[in-house]
Amino acid sequence: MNSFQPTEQRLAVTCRRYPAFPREPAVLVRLVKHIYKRVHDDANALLKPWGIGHPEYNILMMMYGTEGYTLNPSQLADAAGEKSANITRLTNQLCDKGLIERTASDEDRRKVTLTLSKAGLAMIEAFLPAVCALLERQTTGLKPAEAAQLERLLKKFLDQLEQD
Amino acid sequence: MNSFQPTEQRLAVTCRRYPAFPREPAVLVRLVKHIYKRVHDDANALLKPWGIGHPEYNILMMMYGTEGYTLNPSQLADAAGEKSANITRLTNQLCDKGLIERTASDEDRRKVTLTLSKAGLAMIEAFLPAVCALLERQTTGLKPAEAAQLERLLKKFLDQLEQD
DNA sequence: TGTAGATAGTACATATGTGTACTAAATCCA
DNA sequence: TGGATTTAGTACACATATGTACTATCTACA
Repeated sequence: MNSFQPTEQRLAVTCRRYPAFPREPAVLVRLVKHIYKRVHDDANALLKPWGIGHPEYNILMMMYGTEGYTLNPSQLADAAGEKSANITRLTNQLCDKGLIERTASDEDRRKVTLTLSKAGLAMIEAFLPAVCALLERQTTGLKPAEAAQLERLLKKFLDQLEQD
Repeated sequence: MNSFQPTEQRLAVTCRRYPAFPREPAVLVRLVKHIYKRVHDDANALLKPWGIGHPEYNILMMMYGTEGYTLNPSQLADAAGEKSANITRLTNQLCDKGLIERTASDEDRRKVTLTLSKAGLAMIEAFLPAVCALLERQTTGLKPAEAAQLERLLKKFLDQLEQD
């Protein structure tokens, strides 16, 4: 018995009341929402001791995963899946905390360059062990083949969502 | 080429820099986030003409999927996957719009009873055709067997997240 | 050149989400 | 009984997310 039961139960009733209602897509969408919230909460709890939240973590990790630890706000928005208005605020916070640095670009003066600072890198390396442990733990229920299959299906799902 | 590329690319670099970083769980978590955001945005856009947002829609649909169109705030929090503090605000909005009604419960006077109003039911039946069309469209990329498999794997994933 | 349009980033208002602390009522049990 | 504990709901402060409008700069091309 899991937390999805009450939701699934109500989708079933909805289908009875409104037969054209497509159960499968609705279930998938709801499951994704439940999983996302749970993952988000877990990450927030784990990161609390470092004084950052999940969105800030995402930004830091996208910079860590970039050659030269440097990218600009719009690339960051794409990579982290945040809207650009959001990036301004989040990167401001990270600047205030001294974890990244913001400089104006020379070649194109509209652009801004964001770079992971020494302190940012140090923090990442400090929390990564705990993050890795959490990620492992979250997927121990899935066999490797299942995880790969899930990845494949989620990508297919996302591709479809991005048609048109 | 899809919107996930920039993210996946950076996870690959992360694995190179920090070999203990578990790629598969990280990819799954990020995919879920991307999909959730996209679904959320689509729903908001579709619902705009009715003057409600995705979270309000979720609440209305959970009530629609309940026998008697009635439940109380904590059941609603479970079903809709919102924290209870949130339910208060959302149901207030829906009350203000006349879509649901709030009454005190008799048997247990701590409880509150929320019921879908006639206007709420009418609105649901007005937007359901468009919602069904959207849901169908979002999953046309998946064959029925794939969708079922995806459902199964997502449930397994969620179950694991809820261990401990 | 120089002017129209596109692009990068941000500021600000507003919407949405969450933690904490509180009130009132029910339940437990000595 | 009656006091301690639990539960339901909410209020409020704060955190996070987004739409819109704006500035500055770059690009295209007449």
